Amino acid sequence: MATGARHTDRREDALSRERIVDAAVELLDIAGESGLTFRALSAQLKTGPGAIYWHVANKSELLDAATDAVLSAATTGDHAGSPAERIRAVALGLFDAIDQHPWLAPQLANNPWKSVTLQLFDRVGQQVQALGVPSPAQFTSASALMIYILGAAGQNAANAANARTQQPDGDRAALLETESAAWERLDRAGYPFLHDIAAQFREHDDRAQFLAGVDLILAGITALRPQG
Amino acid sequence: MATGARHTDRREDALSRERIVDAAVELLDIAGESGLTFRALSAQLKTGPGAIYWHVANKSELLDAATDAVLSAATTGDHAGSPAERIRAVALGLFDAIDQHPWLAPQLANNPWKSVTLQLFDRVGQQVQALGVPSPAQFTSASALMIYILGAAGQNAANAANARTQQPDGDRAALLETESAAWERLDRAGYPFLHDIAAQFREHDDRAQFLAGVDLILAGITALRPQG
DNA sequence: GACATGCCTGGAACGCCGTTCCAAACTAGG
DNA sequence: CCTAGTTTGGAACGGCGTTCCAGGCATGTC
Repeated sequence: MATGARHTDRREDALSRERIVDAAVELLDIAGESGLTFRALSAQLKTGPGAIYWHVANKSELLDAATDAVLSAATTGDHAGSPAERIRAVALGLFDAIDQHPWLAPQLANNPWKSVTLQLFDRVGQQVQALGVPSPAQFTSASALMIYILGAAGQNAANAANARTQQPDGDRAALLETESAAWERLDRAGYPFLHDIAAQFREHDDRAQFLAGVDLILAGITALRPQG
Repeated sequence: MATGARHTDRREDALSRERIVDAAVELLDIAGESGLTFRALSAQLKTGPGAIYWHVANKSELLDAATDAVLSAATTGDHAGSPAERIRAVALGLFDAIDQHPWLAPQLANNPWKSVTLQLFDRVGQQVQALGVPSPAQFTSASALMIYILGAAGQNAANAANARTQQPDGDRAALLETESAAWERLDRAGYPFLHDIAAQFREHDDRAQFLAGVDLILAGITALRPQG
């Protein structure tokens, strides 16, 4: 059997697409998006760049595979509760996944309409339908939810990444304090709103804030629905 | 006067931060994010990379300057109409700017809390206050709007970029047709929602869709407001 | 005019990246 | 054992951001 069933009894430390993707995820989690390098990957797998290219076409495909691996593990959620609760569950699942793996955010934002994204979009859309939204408004509602969810998770990931580069200790409270103080120092005429909410910002919780935004959109969907 | 007032009577073709930033914007518009290179910039300005580094610290600073230049020109909008109308105006201004300069999207998404973003956030927040939203909910409402606006513009830019790489002719209709047909080909059990809205998706207008999402959030803000 | 002083230029070079190439090592079938 | 095919991994290519530095050039002083 020349081609066909490979990898049957090969040596123990043989490379495989799976081992490569796992190592890639590990590198991404540790060192961020710029930490995934074919050379670093080679070093970790104790091989050369050429060997990796035998199993993976290029870096883009590797990133896609890493995204699929992480997200398919994270989005196998439960399917219970009201439509609104299920939408919150999907949203929180994605939010937490991106929180744990910040490199996911640009990956999802830059490739809408990839398989994983479509699955999530469909799950959200199903619940929008279950909410009783009339057909013409379903696309708008589901899109708005999806855009908000991906956008919020993305900005959160960007904040986390920036925080990590500025303060390696990961002291989120200190960063909030710094930014909030900066807002209060802005001139009141030019930035009246930031002045007013600086205190709120200092004490806000990202996850709760995210959920509140989801609820805001859900409220809008319900409000614009006929016979609410 | 050695230091101090420079560039008084230097030669005609002298470099300057402004000329560099203008050339950078031009390159970004023509060739996208990956088209901005210190070598390409050198060639266009008929100089070497080293000369550019005298006026600009690094690529990140150059991108920031390009973002500021384009956005400050695009967001000097009018200040008339109801709060909701003004929010729509700010949103559309940003949407159109990103539509014209797709490289803006990742730039804004990855650097929240930069000066330009703060200005926009404040403008949105002022109108949220004008809508009569009580103080504790103002931050949530303005954040949700901002996240949606940046997220939608970003995904739109990503779509545009993908379309450009896949079909250089920029035939948006063909791309919509392709994607919509792909949705209809998906199995109905796994993707019931995508199946249902494939036709809507084929005919949707990005800009109108974007505005509908803004209105959805505005409706939610109004609905959750006491004594609406 | 000549000269010294520092701003400004631009080409060469460094280390890193993604990617390609290919000789060698290894496995399996005859 | 030999041969054919799969898999490996190190070397090399072009391009990137960035640094370095020898020199050009406008200016202030005689």
